[in-house]
Amino acid sequence: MTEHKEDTGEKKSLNFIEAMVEEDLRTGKDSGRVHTRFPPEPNGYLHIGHAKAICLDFGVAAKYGGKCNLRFDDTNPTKEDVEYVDSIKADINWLGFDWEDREYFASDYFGKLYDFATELIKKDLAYVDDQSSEEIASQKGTPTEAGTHSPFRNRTVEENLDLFQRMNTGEFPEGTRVLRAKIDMASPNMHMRDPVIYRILFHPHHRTGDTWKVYPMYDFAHGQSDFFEGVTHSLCTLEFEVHRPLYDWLVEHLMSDDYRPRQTEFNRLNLSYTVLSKRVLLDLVKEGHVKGWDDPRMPTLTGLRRRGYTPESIRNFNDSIGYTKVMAQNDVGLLEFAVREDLNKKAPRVMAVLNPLKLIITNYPEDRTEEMETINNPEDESMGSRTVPFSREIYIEKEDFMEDPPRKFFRLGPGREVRLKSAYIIKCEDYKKGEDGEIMEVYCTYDEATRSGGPEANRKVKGTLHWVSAPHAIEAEIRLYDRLFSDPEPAGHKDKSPVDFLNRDSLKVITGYVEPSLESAKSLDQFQFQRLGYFNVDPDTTPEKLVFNRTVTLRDNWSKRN
RNA sequence: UGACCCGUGGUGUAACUGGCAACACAUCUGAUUUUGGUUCAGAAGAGUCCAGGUUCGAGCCCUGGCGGGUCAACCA
Repeated sequence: MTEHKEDTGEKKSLNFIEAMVEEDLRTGKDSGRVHTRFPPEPNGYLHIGHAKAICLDFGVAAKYGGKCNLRFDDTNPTKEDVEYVDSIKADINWLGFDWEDREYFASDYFGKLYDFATELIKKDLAYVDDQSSEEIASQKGTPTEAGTHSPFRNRTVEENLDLFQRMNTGEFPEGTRVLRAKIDMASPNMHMRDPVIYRILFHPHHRTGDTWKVYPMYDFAHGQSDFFEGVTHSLCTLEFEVHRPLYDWLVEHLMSDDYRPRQTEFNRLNLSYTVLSKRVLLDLVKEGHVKGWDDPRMPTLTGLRRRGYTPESIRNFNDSIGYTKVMAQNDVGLLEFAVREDLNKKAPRVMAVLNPLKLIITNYPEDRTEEMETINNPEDESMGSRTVPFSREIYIEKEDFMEDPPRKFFRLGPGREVRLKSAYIIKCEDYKKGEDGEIMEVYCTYDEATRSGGPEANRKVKGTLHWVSAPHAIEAEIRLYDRLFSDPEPAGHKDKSPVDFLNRDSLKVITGYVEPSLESAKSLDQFQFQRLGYFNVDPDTTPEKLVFNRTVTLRDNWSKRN
């Protein structure tokens, strides 16, 4: 029962949430309905950690023929803004999920929630407390010591009703009164010690304006919202585990029928070399360590998109790390693997030289240009082919030539032969050195018979180099990104801030040469620069200047060994 | 010195009602390759936190430890 057959015929085991859903389905819970929700607070940008939740919420619904709502958890007007609801929607769509017409806001339920709070008061299960937050906190006790009762705990129902109503008219200043659920100040669960469920806030709400002066707390809004929407499986991260008794308590005391939404917690995403705390991310932006929320080094979805990550790669990544209750440390390497795997199938191959070294083919006519046919993607024949111009003077990578190469260097060196991708085999005859010892130019001869498709095209040489014709090349700005942090766990140090572990070399901007076919490349188009990595066109690109971002390098067994 | 959750190769996951610990990434070979990419073949790597118990048999069940995490916001 906890295994099923995929379309491929391969067995894939279920995660504990899927197993639970299948069990619910089997026992006929909620008449076989599966309904989830993704409940972001519109107070910031979505990041890869949210993507994990999105994939689960929408994924489980889709897998079992259910529905997933998008619900903005907007119960704190001081932190929220429409700007964020728009970006959140765009990011979810980009990831490939659709909530159809089920777009909800917790603020849609303010009226109902207020009525429920009134009900609670009438049942003598809630009271208005006139104390400050400090006083309330001091009475809360500690995890090992019971709390003490508020002096206002035994107000009459009438007085509570009157006060709560007046709290909402703006009669009392912020912070002077709250509504608390009357549960158990001695509960071992701190969340059950008469939790605050309503507070006074004068800040206008991004949707309800200043209709309300009291706003429900998360705990008072979430379970009820789930209930109103018919959510069956309310999936959230592990730190809400201790909230579950309160979630259940509220639902139990307020709802009349049999249906109950059920909260289940799974592990949050932790990624090595990255930070997913909203606060730290905000600091990175504010302190200028990155250029904005969409900086390609950011783990935000907007940043990852700009970096060249595909929605498929992010979904596959999430699929591969799974959902459990274990505090996990995921390796960014797995995310990088996921993009490479996806882009390998999709990205057209092109040639670009990032660190140019001029190479002159001395026996090639000066006035000659040939159009060399080359395949766009060896992984996908349907992507066809194109031509690249070849001429006497080309650029190769500086790293592809060595004056005194080591034994297993399959590239160019004095007297060595190498193939130029889609062109000729050339032989290095000479080279010019600058005063500082740097190689300035390399001189080669070519063998006409070895032209791709020619009579000796199949002659084997040790290496194949990418290149770009010097007179035809287009200059482009290339932004080489690396991990933002140099420490595997930047947020894991007690006395140090993640900022202390910023990788100084997380961005290197260089000017490179790309093949002329790239002239028409559009913003966010993705390519494989052969032998270098995957790159995409940055939105900063203008008709005058192409800008590329390096998404990720290719897997590289050579430099790893050296 | 509380409540709750968790503990399987380097990392992440798997192992149906107990039955030879599997997969992916990473690592290392070798083959193929006009990308030192891809692909293919293979290797190494844990005996499941510890100690007891139940059982013919325990990663799965029980007990007790140990270790990690969460919780004391008028945040979500």
